[in-house]
Amino acid sequence: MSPLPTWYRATARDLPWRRPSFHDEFGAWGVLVSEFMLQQTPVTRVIPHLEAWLERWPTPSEMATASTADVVQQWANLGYPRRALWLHRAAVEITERHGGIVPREVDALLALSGIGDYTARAVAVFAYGDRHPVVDTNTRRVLARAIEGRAQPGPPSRRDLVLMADLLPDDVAEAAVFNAAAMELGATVCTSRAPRCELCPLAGSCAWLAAGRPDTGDERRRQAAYEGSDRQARGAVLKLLRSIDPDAVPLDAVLPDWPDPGQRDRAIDSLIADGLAEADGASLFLPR
DNA sequence: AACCCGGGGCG
DNA sequence: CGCCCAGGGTT
Repeated sequence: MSPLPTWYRATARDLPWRRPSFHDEFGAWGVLVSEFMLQQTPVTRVIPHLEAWLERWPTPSEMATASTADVVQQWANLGYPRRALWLHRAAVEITERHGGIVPREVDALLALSGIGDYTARAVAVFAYGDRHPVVDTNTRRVLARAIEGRAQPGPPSRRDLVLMADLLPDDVAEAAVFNAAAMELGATVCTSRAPRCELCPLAGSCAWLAAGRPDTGDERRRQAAYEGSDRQARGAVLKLLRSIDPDAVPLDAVLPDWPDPGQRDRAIDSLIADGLAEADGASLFLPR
């Protein structure tokens, strides 16, 4: 018996998607939207946007009727706005292929836009209560430390899923709690920078703690600098388009003072290629 | 496997 | 100012 579920029930944060009323009101669609927003955006930033989103589009079929401009506008500054397009596409796919009901099977979920190994299993487990390994960045770190005795996890791998599957309790409901508990532990106690091992329910069995918390030399892959990056340029263009929507901006008025005009033009082209912006020859705007 | 994709907040 | 964040798609 792992102490994790007991620890979780005693100390878990009160988050919107964990409340029974959230599931009563928004069901699996609410869980799906929350998981999209939580892909690389911290919990505290997601919460207010999630509630606004679900009040505007309480079901997949209602969201399917929205325009790209509406969706990108509502996504606001959550970051990685392609996720908003993918969520929109997923809503259309759910409406067309599944009668407006978020599918329950992992394979069907994986076939939707913007859903990968993590999100598919998170929906199957947290919305439908099924038994699958759910492995996010927090869980990978907990497994790396508690089981492998490493300071940081290696790159994401399908082997993480196998490892987690072997650890899951047999009982379906208990397995769901175990998944949530591993994530919660990594988010609040077994953190990347300054783990609080004195509070950890696994302190008695953790391989990394037993070894004296060694620096095992795992190099996390560093993200390229944001300042001066193409991502920053794309973000600036999109912020401008959101600010003038539903109007259009003359192309020569798009960030005229951007330090690197070539980079600015590449940003515009890539936004159009992604479907996040549209040009009619003289001006740029959010796709209607 | 490596790279790309936002934006903010914390140590 | 570097690091991290309930990842996924593309090549």
